[in-house]
Amino acid sequence: MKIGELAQIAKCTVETVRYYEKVGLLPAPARTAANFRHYGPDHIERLRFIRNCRALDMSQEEIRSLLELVDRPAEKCGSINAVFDKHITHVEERMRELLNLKQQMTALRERCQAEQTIGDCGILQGLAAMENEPPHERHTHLG
Amino acid sequence: MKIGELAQIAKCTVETVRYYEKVGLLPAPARTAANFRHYGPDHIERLRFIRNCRALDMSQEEIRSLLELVDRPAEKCGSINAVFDKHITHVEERMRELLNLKQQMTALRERCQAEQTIGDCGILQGLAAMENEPPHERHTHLG
DNA sequence: AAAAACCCTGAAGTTACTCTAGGGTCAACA
DNA sequence: TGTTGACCCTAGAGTAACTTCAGGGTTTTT
Repeated sequence: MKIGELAQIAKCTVETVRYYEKVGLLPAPARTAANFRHYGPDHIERLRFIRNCRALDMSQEEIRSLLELVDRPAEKCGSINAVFDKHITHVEERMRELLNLKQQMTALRERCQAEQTIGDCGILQGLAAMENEPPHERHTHLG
Repeated sequence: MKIGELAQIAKCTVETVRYYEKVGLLPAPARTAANFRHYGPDHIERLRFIRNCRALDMSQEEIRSLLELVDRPAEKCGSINAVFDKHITHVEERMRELLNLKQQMTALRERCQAEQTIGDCGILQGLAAMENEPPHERHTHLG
């Protein structure tokens, strides 16, 4: 099959498929005489796997680790669990961060109920009064 | 004061300060004879405001909107509330997404309790079996 | 006077793609 | 047989919000 069909099956764009090839997540396929990429069932499986990992917000790094392991099916799967568990804690951490932000913002929001002038707006005053904090260094790739 | 001192007060790096100047969030300050940036109290206030907004994960776009409003203090503050409320919904949306991911991953995780071989790992089988979904188009800038 | 600590610019690197420009190929229809 | 439209190709630039680097000047400390 050609790249357009593959992309349709994996529900992504052809640009994304070519991108995965460029960064080495998807092996380069054979080419037709006209230099068109020609894919088989293995490519479908691999691309679907990648897209599913991305749907879970895994990073390229994480996916690369998993793919390396997929290619060695005889070994013990503890390392798979490790990658997976780490990613789950990434997600949990980010959820905690966002909850914290939401609480701060809700508190700020309560400082401006009435229609005041911008100079008197409780939100802006609150934003100006907050203590600066050093940027929270992220150990997760989740934004 | 020079850029290093300003950065220290706002708890960010000098590179970040220069970056904000380049993208127009922070006005360009006067220069000394030796071409060093020279900042006053207004710059401190503005930079602290920007960093506080960033600490709440606001985008440059959002901050730019707020700063424009700050510069017109006589107007009504409804537009401030609008920017703020929209950002709160961004955060709430992203929290819902992450909760959804976490549930999917927890379900997958339960499929591999024992130490099996990679070929038999329930997580990998689950990842391969998931249906591909079109990329979730994001209306939030939160990763 | 020399070394350490600070400042400057401009450009490239980061993630995971997306988009553009400027072409080549192929199937169908007139 | 010609041409239209849908598909394919590469290389390179653009996105957000910075960070890092190369290569150089200034100020402060020893």
